[in-house]
Formats: sequence, structure tokens, C-alpha cells
Amino acid sequence: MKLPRSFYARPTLEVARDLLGKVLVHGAPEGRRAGRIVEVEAYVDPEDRANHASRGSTPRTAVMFGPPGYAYVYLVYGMYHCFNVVTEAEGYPAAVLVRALEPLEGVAESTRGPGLLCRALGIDRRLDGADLLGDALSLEDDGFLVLDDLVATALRVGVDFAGEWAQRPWRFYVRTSLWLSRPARVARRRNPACVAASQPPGR
DNA sequence: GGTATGATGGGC
DNA sequence: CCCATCATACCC
Repeated sequence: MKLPRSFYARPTLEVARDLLGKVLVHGAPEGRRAGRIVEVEAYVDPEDRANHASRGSTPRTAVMFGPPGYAYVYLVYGMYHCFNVVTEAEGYPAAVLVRALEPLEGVAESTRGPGLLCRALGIDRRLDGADLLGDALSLEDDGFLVLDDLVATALRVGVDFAGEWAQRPWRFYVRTSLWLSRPARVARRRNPACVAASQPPGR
């Protein structure tokens, strides 16, 4: 079932954590494309320099100032799109960036990264401002549960320019997933202990 | 294993 | 000029 509006109208860090395990669905004309969310980042605070809305409302960021449960989709580095979920009450600009999906349905390319997953699901700026309770783009709960023990936090990727705000541990991911973004996979190789609990005991 | 760099185009 | 990225080239 689709997540209700009330799911999104909450503190952004709670929404980010709870988005892990939910299913992102693009109801494209060519068919349904879907994946399970395994990695996200929170853009929580209007003062956060990494938050696109920290310089006020602009044509690009206006949707972040609107009601929760809508898509914020933008072009990044001229080549890729990024998909975000607008959170909090109307007027408070915050969002969660979806960074990686486990492919579920109709997916032929990699979904391991925010730009790649948009390409794989066919998400672009035409879906900016889409209502996530609508048919084109939605988030669904299929009953899959991500236990707290499987959730790790880390610094957000690519926001070094944001000064002290870059030090906030506002990235959340399923630490055992095979489908994380490249930065998350590299970090895990450097610190295998972060998946130790997922290894079967003994042989 | 790691870091550096260019593609590419809209935003401010 | 700035980038909420990614693939590739090259070096240890």
C-alpha cells in the first residue's frame, strides 16, 4: 500500500530511517519499474549549507517549501538526476535523497547510486513536483521490515563544501545490502566490521 | 587498494 | 563561477 501523507509529515531524520525497506515505484508508460530503498540522506535543516533550500526559495527549490509527500527531482552535474522526498510541514524546507535501491521490477541498469537509480527507473525533471500519492511515482510499504540492527549511519556524500554541516551523520543505509552506492561500498570494504553481525555464525 | 579528472548543463 | 555524480585513467 502507498505510504500516507502523514508518513512524510514528520521529522526528516525519522522519515529517512523509515524509508529504508520501502519500495519506490515509477509507473512508466512502458511498465512498472520498482526498487527497494537501501540508502538515503537527510537534508534536515534550513540552515544546512548542503540543503539546496538554505538560500531561500527559488524556482528549483520551491517544491521543498511545499507540503510533504511530493517529489523534488533536479539535474546534477549536467548529466544525472537526483530524486528526493519532501518532508516536514508545509513551509519547512527539508527532504530525503534516495541514494540506492535493490532492483525489484522492470529494472535493467544499475540502481547503486542516486544518479544511476534515476536513470534505471526513468526518473527525470518531468517528475519534479509529482505527488507521491499519485500514480506516476509513489512509495509503497509491502511489509518488508528493516531492523534497527541492520541500519548504519554515515556522513553524507559530496557535501564537503558545507563546512561543519558536512560532519552530521545524516546518511542511513542497510549495512548488509549488496546494492549500496559506490561510496558506501568502498567504506564498507575499509571497515568489514560494519557487516560482521550479518555473517552466519561458525561455518 | 587508492586518488585525480573530465563530461556536461542548469542554478544563482 | 558553483555543484547532493559517475566512469575512467593512472598510481601504489
